[in-house]
Amino acid sequence: MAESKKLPARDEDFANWYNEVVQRSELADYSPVRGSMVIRPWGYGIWENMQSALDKMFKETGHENAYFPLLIPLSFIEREKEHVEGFAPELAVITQAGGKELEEPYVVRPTSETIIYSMYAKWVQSYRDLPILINQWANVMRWEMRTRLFLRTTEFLWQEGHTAHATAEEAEDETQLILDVYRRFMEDWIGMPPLTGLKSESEKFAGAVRSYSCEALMQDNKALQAGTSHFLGQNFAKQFDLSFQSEEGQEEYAWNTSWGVSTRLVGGLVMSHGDDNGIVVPPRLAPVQVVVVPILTDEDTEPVRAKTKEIVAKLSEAGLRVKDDSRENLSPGAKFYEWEGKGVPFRIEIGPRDLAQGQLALARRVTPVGEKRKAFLPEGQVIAELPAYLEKFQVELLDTARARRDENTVRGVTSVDELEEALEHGAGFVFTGWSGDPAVEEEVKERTKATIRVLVSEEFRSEESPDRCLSGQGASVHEVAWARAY
RNA sequence: CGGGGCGUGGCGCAGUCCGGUAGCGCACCUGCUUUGGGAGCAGGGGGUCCCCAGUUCGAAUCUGGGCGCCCCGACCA
Repeated sequence: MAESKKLPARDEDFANWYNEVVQRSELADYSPVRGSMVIRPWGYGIWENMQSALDKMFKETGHENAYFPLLIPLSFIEREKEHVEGFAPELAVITQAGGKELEEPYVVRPTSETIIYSMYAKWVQSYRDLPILINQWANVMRWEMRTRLFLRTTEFLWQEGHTAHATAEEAEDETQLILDVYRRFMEDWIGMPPLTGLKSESEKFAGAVRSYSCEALMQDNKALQAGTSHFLGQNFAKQFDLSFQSEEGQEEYAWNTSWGVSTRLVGGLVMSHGDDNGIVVPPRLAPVQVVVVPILTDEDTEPVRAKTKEIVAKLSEAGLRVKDDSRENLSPGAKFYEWEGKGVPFRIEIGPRDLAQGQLALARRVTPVGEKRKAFLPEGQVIAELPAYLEKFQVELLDTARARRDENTVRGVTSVDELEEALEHGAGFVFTGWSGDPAVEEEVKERTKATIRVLVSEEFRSEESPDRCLSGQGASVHEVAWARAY
């Protein structure tokens, strides 16, 4: 193989590998505008599959979709103090339109809390109007200093759910419900098992009372904040007069939640499963699950072509997403590399020899240890068993990622020295006790570059909970997970 | 905003030091032969050398100014 066609080594230069693989697999390309990207059909196809799975989960939990406008009056953003402080540096502001200076500037939404709760205020009078459970699929804009394809771009696509409830308990339940939806989605669809928990004060969403997060561990052992669910309390309700009359006749402010995942998940997928040959797309999200490549020799190619069509039709009927790659200007080998680079889970080859023997060559994107790259199997078996093979592939991706996460997690660390040492030795998540003192968090961050990813939720806590803060000062109040993060 | 790198056919680059009117690989087009892991041969098309100004008989190359992009750090899903 020509050296120039190889990817940068993943274990030596992960960042470079990531940039190359995203472009080569045709997920995305740089646009002429700094920091923004074009999501190409292959990348968008994955996002669409993510969307439809998530959308279904949202609907199943009682949510509806709506759409709110891109532009928000600047004054709206400015209403909630912490919110504006959090977003001010990264706002794109429109001051001119229609050839005139605007009376009031608009911001391109960095998130939609303000416009949405101002509208809810119009729609809610009584407790009977609650809860409101709305989601929107939208683009948002945050003027970031430094950008990376999918992980942080100026404009990105996401969903943002915004709910209003009569009680704090109900809003808290909603926050947890969605956190669980995200977690399940990441595991079952992306094969990316996150750690869940509460964000520290310094890391929470600007304007939230508390934020919960799904944190996934990438192959370079950096953490990726992959989805967040916020309990907003009455912060926005008070600023936008989102109030209602309770059952008892009292005027009360509603309780809000907001939650979102973005196209960043595509980046997470790449960094979870990709290898030196390209990306690996989990079957449930793959725009193409099986590619069929005919081997056309100088003999009569008609029978091979016909068989290819037949196999594609049968697999489509079985509900699989199948691609017929009968292009004539490329050799089979070139096609193999192309589809492997794009992460298609399975490839079927059909040649004259297979035809004669009633078999097909089946190649898996990721070859299990000890198995051959290709298996020659009876046609009937391939047709009948492929759905199960895909399912198995899906599960194995999750298992592998989970094992990697756990192997790279270090528990029971009791000092900053030890934390630093663990990180220097390439640890991913490092669990310690923490007193809750923000100064400790700040100092450790300064020294190690690691941040508290989450105050670990119960399920992920260590069997023996830490009793001292890693600073050496005071008792531990929370077990926390540290990591260097994207 | 600081540090580094880079702007030359679609992509990756050489040429720049030492000025003489642009070349290589891949990709693309045509034809023939091929096709079970990135095909071969032959022919062919395509470039305001990032922009502006200057020096010069002559600038991709020298001088000055500007712009853009990427990477590494400070902010963030």
